[in-house]
Amino acid sequence: MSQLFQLLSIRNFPRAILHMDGDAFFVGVEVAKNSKLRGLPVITGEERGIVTALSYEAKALGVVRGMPTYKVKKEYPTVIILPGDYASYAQYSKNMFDVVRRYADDVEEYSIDECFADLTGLVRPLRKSYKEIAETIQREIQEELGLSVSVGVAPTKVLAKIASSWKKPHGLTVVPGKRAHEFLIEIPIAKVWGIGPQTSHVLIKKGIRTAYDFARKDVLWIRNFLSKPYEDIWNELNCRQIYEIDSSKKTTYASIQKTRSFSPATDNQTFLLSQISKHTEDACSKARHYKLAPQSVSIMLKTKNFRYITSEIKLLQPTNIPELLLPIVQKEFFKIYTKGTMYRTAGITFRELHDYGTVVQIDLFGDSFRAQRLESIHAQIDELECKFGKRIVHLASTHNALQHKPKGTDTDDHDRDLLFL
DNA sequence: TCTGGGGTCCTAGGACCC
DNA sequence: TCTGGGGTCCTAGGACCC
Repeated sequence: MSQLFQLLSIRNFPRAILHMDGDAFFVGVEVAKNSKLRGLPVITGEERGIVTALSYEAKALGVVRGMPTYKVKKEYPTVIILPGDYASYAQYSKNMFDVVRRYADDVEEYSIDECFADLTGLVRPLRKSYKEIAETIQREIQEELGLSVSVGVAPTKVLAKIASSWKKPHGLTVVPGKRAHEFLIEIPIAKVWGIGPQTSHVLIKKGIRTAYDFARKDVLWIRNFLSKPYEDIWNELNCRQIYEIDSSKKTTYASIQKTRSFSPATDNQTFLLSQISKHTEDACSKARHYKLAPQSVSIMLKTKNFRYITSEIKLLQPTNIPELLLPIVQKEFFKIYTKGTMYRTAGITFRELHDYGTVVQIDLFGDSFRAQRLESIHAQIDELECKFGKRIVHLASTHNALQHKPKGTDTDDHDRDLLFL
């Protein structure tokens, strides 16, 4: 059996992977909702105070992602600033993926505006070429939802991803295996999915400027100089499929993280602890929502100079009750905190998340009665917050964090303290 | 762009144990 | 007390993604 099986499992027969990417997706949805916005410079992110998404027209004016909205208002008065409407984005996202599912069974929802789909073997049943299938999907999304997307089709996910970004907006790029190398000649190494600024910098110094240069290297060279993920990328660029389409619905998390930066940086203990406290509460609340409880909790401080200091705590029992976690978290805080060091970010990460149904909440000091009582209190608070919105109840230790002010720092006490909130 | 927040995965190296 | 070497487990941190 094994030879045939091996041949199949190597998957080196030609495959057709589609990658689809929404063009300025959030703004695209806003335009779809309100056609009067079409052709105008539009941004979203009013609620966050920074530009989250921007239309191509806004980009042409010089607006960039992450720019504070007050600056947009001042310098680009013609730009229309909208608050994010995440419920709509989620709905349009679903509708968009549903169009893809008309043609492909295996669809992986990679992010709110991106998906992969396996088109392999659909040419005959659909009586269309891969290009025509992609065109059909693109057209139906445009006509039915009013959304513009860019599409790439190639033998692997990495190639498809590069292909979809080749022409934007509303691009459609098909890269057959035979043409992969000539296509990659045009692609700067930093544009390859999975090769970020650090690695491209190293590669460029070694004379590897394009995706083609990288793909042509010997596998031993790759193993010698880089870690395992890069060998996978290298294979994918050479049309050997490593990354499978994962069409399973995401129902859980490997980690839950809450972090916040503040300006100016501070070494104020009380303030930092209250930040950590707030994040612990929020992370617990999210964990409860997904019926998860962490057995590992790590706290993080980032210094003014972008140095990370973290510390991880293993719990004897998983719990998502902040009152039980906080004493431990606070003790951990003092292990990494240094007076006089200025910090710009504080955060918390939950790991080893256990299914809540299988978790018995036990007080970490052995008082399981107290734990049960706290658990029921939180169930009630969660319900209230669900009805009336967030943050109606919080712990006293969190109070400081909600005042938006690193106390005791040399500021002139104005509201500029938390620029990023 | 002097750098937001929420994720995933990988690895070097220390601790500990024969 | 000092000396190997090898294995495993864990943690801190790095790199990347949207």
